[in-house]
Amino acid sequence: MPELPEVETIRRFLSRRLLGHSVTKVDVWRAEVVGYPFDMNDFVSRLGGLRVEAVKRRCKYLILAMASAMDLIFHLRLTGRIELVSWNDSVRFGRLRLEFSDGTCLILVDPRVLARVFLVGRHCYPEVLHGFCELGPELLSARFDASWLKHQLCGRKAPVKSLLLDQRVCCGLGNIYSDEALFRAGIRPTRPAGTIRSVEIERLVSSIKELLKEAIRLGGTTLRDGRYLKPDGSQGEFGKRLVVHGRVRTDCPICGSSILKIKIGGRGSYYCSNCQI
DNA sequence: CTTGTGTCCTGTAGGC
DNA sequence: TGCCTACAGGACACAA
Repeated sequence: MPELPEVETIRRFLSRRLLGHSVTKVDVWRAEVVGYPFDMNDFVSRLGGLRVEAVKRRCKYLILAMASAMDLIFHLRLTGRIELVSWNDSVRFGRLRLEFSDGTCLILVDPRVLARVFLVGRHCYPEVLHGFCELGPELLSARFDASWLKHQLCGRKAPVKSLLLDQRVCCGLGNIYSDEALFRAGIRPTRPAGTIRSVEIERLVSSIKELLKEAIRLGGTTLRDGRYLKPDGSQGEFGKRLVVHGRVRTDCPICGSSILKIKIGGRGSYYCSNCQI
């Protein structure tokens, strides 16, 4: 569910609350969410007692850098959420709970049980997290620029949206922000990637960066169903700023045409057929 | 290598 | 109201 702005919002939140505290108790309510170590008991025993030294993000991965050079890595996939509570609330769809030395409880909530948690040595990522090492540059870093994106799109026939969703290309974009970025850049999501001109690619890169900065500033996007919430249960405010995503049959704010919905690579995709060429 | 499709899992919205 | 289907902020394995 969460894309880059949501994970970044969660990261900032956890950084304020967890830094310096140690894990005092681990409860795994659904063993499937533990991606590594394969033996769930190893996961629990190795994690116990470790102190949080930093809270980082790479792409959509949330990383608690723990003592002993161990990283606890969360990937929330479609419906995962992190909740911080001060005591042992019973939480619907709670899959995993960490209790910290100050009494704070971190709960991984995930109705669909698609989220995963990995506990890995800081230098053992490739063996455990296969996609991790191939992730593209961070979208808000200088390394993500027009010349790099051009190189990725060049010669490709797949719809540009499919490539924006490819984490090796635009790591951190998901279905919401790729629709919105393409709208801002005036590019139709179905365009074969290789046909996008340089000037459009430049527009796309700056659209992506501005969009993500805005969304982070507003704490991410809580859609109507409220599946994404900040760790304190409050909503992200960027949903109000969505122009195309999820807004089929509403009016385009630029030209007034009706927003269309189609499927690209199995994902619902929204665009304005007048503004996006 | 590239592109498209199915799969994981469960809840919910919308059609009839 | 009550069933049934389609769909959902993601990422992988696999087939063509």
